Amino acid sequence: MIKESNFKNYLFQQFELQEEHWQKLQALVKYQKFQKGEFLLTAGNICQHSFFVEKGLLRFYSISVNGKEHILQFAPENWMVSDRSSFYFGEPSRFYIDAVEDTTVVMLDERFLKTLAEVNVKFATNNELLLQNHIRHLHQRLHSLLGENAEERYLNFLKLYPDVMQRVPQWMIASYLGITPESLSRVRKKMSKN
Amino acid sequence: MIKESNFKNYLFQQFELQEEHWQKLQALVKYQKFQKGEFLLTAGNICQHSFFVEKGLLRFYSISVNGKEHILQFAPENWMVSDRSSFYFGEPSRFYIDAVEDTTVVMLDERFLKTLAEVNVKFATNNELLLQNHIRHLHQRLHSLLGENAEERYLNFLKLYPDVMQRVPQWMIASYLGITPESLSRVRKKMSKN
DNA sequence: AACGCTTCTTACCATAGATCAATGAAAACT
DNA sequence: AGTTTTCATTGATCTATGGTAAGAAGCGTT
Repeated sequence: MIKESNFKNYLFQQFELQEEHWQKLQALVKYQKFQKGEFLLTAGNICQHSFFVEKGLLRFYSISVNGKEHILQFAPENWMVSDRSSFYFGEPSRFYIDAVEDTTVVMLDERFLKTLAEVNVKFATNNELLLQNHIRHLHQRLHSLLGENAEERYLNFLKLYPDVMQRVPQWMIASYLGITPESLSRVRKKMSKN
Repeated sequence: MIKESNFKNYLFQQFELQEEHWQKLQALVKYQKFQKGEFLLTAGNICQHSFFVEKGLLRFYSISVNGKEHILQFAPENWMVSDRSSFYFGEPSRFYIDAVEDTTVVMLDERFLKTLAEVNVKFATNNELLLQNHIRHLHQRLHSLLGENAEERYLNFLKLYPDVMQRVPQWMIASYLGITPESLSRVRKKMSKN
């Protein structure tokens, strides 16, 4: 059993959760380990959880008709990831989530979130904050894809995920940037010359 | 004074608003006309409203360092548009909103939304629905930009905004797709041959 | 009708990034 | 340790899209 967890800290800090309420909630919290490469969600299925990353690294991606993967989001420690639409609307997902490293996640299901909302007033408002943040982030990403070249997008990536670079193969970063691994290699080479 | 409005219908249908409550709210609703080309929001300013389009057409876009515009969203009749992040977090926007046609909008400020939330329970939950929808839409857009070529993205556009094609210059559509007007012209030519 | 302005198209050439193929290095597996 | 698989790099070539420039068509204004 885990005594202290990133997740608990997260709840206490973000939502000012009280110790007594944590006791209630704890029973609903399920920790689960995924090995590198294991899937947490695959296209066609309904996403039943939000995943909070205790330790490790997840990726959220789609696969297009030609079979290529496109990473929309990385989730290292203390990040949350989920196919919100599938979860919220109960519709089959078009996305995949899998573990880039061996990863421990907190599985948050509807029941947990409902209880959290009952117990903790701040959660409801903070939930909106999370959604708003998500939208802001997606807007930036769109702007980046529409208006920047590969090198600029790569620099953006490094700013947003300072440590992820060290932890994932380069081809995943290329997939996040929307270019091929070869192109990313060339971009990096060119950059290192200056 | 406007007797019937798209906005009223929208509230009644989406939120099952009652006539009595509408009376209360009406005082807080400000209709405003913008001429073609007029700005509703410019970068650097804080977005104070959500804009509901009664009649006309708005665009939501950013401008990148090289001076090029990138349209993130169109908003024809019955659509809502706003820089949510700027509005919600009270921070300066990086985006622009202007009128593509002469447009009548309903200006929704914080006070209105607060009152609506008090009067109408369903609004709070439906507000989350709107946010979730927005995120779903942005995810699709990202997938499209990461995984599809210009022609495929153009077809997506036509599906999403069936009538906008007729109403805006082609260069705006190109800007939405992330290509140049010349390229869009060529894509269309190629498509018309088949 | 004539003018200017914006939009769209087309031709020609340029370029960023893709594709294909080969190699070596590193990691994972037995 | 040796074998296999994955990953990163690099060169050669290709392709989709960009850039430039010119002309044609449309539209609003006078």
